[in-house]
Amino acid sequence: MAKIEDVAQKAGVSVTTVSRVLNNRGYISQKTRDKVSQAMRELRYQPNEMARALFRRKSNMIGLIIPSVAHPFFGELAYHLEDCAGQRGYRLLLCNSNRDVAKERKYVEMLKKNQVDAIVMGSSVLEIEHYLHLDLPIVSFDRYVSDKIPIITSDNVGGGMLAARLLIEKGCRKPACVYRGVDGPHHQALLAHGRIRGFEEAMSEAGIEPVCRELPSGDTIPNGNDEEIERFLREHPEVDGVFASSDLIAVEILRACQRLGKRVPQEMKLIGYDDVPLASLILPGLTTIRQPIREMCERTVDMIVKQIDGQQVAGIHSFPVDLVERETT
Amino acid sequence: MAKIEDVAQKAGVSVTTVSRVLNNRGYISQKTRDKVSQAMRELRYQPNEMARALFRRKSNMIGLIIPSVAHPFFGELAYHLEDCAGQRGYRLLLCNSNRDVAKERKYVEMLKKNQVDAIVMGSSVLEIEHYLHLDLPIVSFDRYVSDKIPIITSDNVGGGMLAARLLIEKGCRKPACVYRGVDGPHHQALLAHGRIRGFEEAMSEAGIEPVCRELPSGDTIPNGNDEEIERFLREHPEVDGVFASSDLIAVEILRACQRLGKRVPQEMKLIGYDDVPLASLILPGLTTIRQPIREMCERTVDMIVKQIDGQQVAGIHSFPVDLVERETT
DNA sequence: GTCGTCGTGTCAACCGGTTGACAACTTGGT
DNA sequence: ACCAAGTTGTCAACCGGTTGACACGACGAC
Repeated sequence: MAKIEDVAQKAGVSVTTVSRVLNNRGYISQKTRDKVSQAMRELRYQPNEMARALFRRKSNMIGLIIPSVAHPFFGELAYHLEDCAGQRGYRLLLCNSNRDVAKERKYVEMLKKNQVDAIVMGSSVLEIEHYLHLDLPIVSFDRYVSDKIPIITSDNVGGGMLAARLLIEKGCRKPACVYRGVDGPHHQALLAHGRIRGFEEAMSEAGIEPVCRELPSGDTIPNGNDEEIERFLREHPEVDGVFASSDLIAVEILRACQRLGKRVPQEMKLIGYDDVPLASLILPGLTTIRQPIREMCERTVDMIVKQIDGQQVAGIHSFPVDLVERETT
Repeated sequence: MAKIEDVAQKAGVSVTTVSRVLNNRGYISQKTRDKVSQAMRELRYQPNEMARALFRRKSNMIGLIIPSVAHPFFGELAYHLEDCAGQRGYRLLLCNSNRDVAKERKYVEMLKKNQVDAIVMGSSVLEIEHYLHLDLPIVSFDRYVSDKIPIITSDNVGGGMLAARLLIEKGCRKPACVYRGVDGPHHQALLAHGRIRGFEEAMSEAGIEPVCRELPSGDTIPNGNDEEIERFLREHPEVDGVFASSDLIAVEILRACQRLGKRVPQEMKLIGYDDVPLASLILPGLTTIRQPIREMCERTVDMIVKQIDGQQVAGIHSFPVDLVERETT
């Protein structure tokens, strides 16, 4: 690879001059500028960004830690985040934690060593202390970590309520909710659990007590909860509406219904969460609660840039959710 | 951030000694080693990998260019690639090209500037010349680029044949195939097109001429070809079996059938490609051709490591595919 | 003629590490 | 007493680029 010295030599100027052209500083005549550009083109010179980053103490890289990009929700998240970050000149270092505490810790360390400018935590099962003395801008997705760390989330409670009200409105007498358990030290900090709380709250306001079932934790895709779900439906044959904490779970429930001969939406109404592409691809189309992922990603990058600029941006950034009604309700 | 000098000072040794501990070279007594480790722990010292990378001229980063991680197939690809690469000490820089030639070119340049040690091309719509003088190990996914560049692919032709034979075996009289068009200068190099060729070949061997339909290119998810597909099915009411070049398209066809009241698999048999999680999540479960993604990713990383070690590894690495029969055939 | 702004070069220090050469001192073995 | 291996330090160069200080010549304006 050509280096700046080669360019200087080829253009017949000094290294400093080339650097000045590269960084647009100081006085440079158009003629020299052209000579240098020409030399760069001929040598196919690309400045070594690592060297520049070293000097500037800024890598323009953001670490993204999520359970798995193979999960449709996180895949979409990663896509938009990469896009938004790219527009601001940042690249994305991808990390799949599988919600494994040890892997997550290793990733955090690795990202630090690799001098990323910030970390986006979409997984976060670590103890708070691991982040505090990290001295790196962090944005947390959907989880409380500490007062210093901004959180991007959606109105989970509101989403749960929307779901509850829709089920009631559609005439459900015996609603249920099904969600995936999470292990790790701080599962209660997971804001996504607000979906369930909102659901239960709205139900209780209406004087209804829903049946709730927690599925074993785990993040394989497909989840493989078929038996567990079928058992649940058999144990509660009176249930005529289910709010699932994610579309993936909702789809599993849908299939269980179809296997058990329960007609959806006539005998069973179903609402998911996330509005993953899958939701609109199946038949019947899945009614679900949509999170504005794109906007959330934009804000995430915004928060990061602000933090890098030294601004304090702690707090919860909650985004409104939409009810997307399709054919399962 | 603490630097090596701070560690040296705290441990009461020289910078060289710390470096020696860090890199396990030269003679070091256990006592000094402990002192240094202790100092590192106390200062939470993490060596600056950028600085090391600069010196070693090796970043341990791999660039991954794919159309979109939000696409379930590429999401899975990215997941496994990150995992396999991570095991060998490499990190992944994520790039979503949207199959846009300009974006792809920019990404390639960016990756080069950022000193990645290799590029995995899962998109590749660029002219060959863009890669040739790149002087970087490259592995291409499912596409021919040049004789120098190894290709990881699956037995697309064989997969197409498997699909054709299954349709015939199941009694289809009027089979069709539907695939997405690709634009860009080298669409013929896309090995995935072999699926269609294999399908047509096996059909023609059986004396059958299938109806084939190319959908407009584009990679949004969901694809939004509903109308186009419905039109196709209306125009060809005699078609009783379809081989789709991807599961996503297959699912769209499935929905179109359900809307049109065509019973699957009784009146219409359907085979997809990729065995994306989606395929097993819907009902009826989608019959499809599975590519061994995990193994392909392992091999990809293997090829990269070998190339970095200076070995020549050109050639086509084709992996066998499986027929996964579910309920649409 | 003098002054100010351009335009460019030289030089050195710096980012945070790595490495080789070499010096010097300690141990232990013979 | 001597030599070899073990241990640590000093020093300088290097990775590839950036930047500030400073010098010097050209050119135009006044």
